[in-house]
Amino acid sequence: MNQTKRKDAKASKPLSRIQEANRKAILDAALDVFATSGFRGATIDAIAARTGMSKPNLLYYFKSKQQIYQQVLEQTLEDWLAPFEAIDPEGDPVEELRRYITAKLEMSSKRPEASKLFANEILHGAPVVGSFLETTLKDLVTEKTKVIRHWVGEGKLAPIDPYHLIFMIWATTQHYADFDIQIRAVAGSQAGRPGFSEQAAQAVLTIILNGIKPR
Amino acid sequence: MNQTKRKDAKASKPLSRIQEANRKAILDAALDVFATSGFRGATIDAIAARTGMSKPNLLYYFKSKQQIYQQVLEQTLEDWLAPFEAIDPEGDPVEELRRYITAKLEMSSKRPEASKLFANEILHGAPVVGSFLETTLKDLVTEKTKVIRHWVGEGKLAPIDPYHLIFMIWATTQHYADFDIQIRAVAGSQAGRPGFSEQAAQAVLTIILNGIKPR
DNA sequence: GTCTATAAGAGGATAGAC
DNA sequence: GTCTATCCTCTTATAGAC
Repeated sequence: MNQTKRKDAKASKPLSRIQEANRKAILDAALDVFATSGFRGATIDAIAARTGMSKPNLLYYFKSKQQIYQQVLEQTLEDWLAPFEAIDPEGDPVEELRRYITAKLEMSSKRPEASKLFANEILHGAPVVGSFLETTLKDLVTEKTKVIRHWVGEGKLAPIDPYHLIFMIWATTQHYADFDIQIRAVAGSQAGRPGFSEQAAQAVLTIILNGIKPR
Repeated sequence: MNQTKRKDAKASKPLSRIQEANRKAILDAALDVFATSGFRGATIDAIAARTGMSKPNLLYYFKSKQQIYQQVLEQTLEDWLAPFEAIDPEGDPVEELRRYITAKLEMSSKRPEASKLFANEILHGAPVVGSFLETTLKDLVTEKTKVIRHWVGEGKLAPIDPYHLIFMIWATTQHYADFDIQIRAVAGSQAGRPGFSEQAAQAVLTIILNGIKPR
């Protein structure tokens, strides 16, 4: 992840504690605003208001709206991929995938804004993360497809295409964050109940894991 | 779908053939632009340019950007739900679901803009279709959950929650349209090949249908 | 560091000629 | 019906006082 000039340049810019706190507050607020409004829909005013700062003061910390957006995205991507990277080729296939799906569902439930931010970026043509997708992510996915293919070869999984399995997991898990409005509208009372997330996890795991068990 | 004043008011506004053609051209162009740029990101200029019209001329046909957006969405929703409504309670469960999933994947492949437009609308809080989701769609989904539950009761499907099965189908099928950029970036050469859509359909059907078969 | 004021520009919408 | 010109609002970004 390209983080050319953040807190590294200690020599030229020793950021104070308040400065770091302010930057973080801005990025947190920006995540929410960008997630629900998209890049164009978001305004610096809205982000500033959410942090209690004035608009020019916010631009004292980040030189442009674009820059805030990029940094929020970068920050988010790292967390986002961690559980995917953690899939262990040596582990039990079904158990590894169960762990991965569970982790992603938990992220969708606890930080839906992160998922929405990412969805927005891709939906609009991935102007910022496009090259990241074509390099880092592509390599990572290629690696994991090999792992899955190996599992299939050993007879530990049904013969499914690794790419589509991965896409399916991404789709289902992120859907609960990205389309939460629709889910709440449609499932109504059900979606409000406390155990709903767990119920979702149960259902997704049941279907996918049953679907890929060798028979 | 609320279509209070479209081509119904024949008495006050008998639209000519060219008028209808122009309106349609505008709505087609608008679908593309709104889908890739979102409501805020889209400009009347961009839509006008795509139709070869001038901005004011476009506003002769529709009185505001908002109005164009609403009509594009309404128009899209009808097509979007047709295959869902068509799920037949009397049919064979697995066969009905196979037909539905296949139809949705085909729509994602042939008209990804429609899916993206809808995704955008939901992602941003469903400002226009919110009430539609809470009424018409909710009722429709409730009806279909009963059908699925009935199938489960008869032992024709594994005991899965109907809501989550429906969400899963929506998620996976629409993912191929909404995230096509990511899919192409990650799957690279694979995604370019002619049989890719069919391969995707095969994989999705295999996993979901295996996942819900009674055992 | 944080504010008020304002420049600069994009984009939605209208007026009015043709 | 379609165009050119224009108005006006919203938003990004900067200048400069405190």
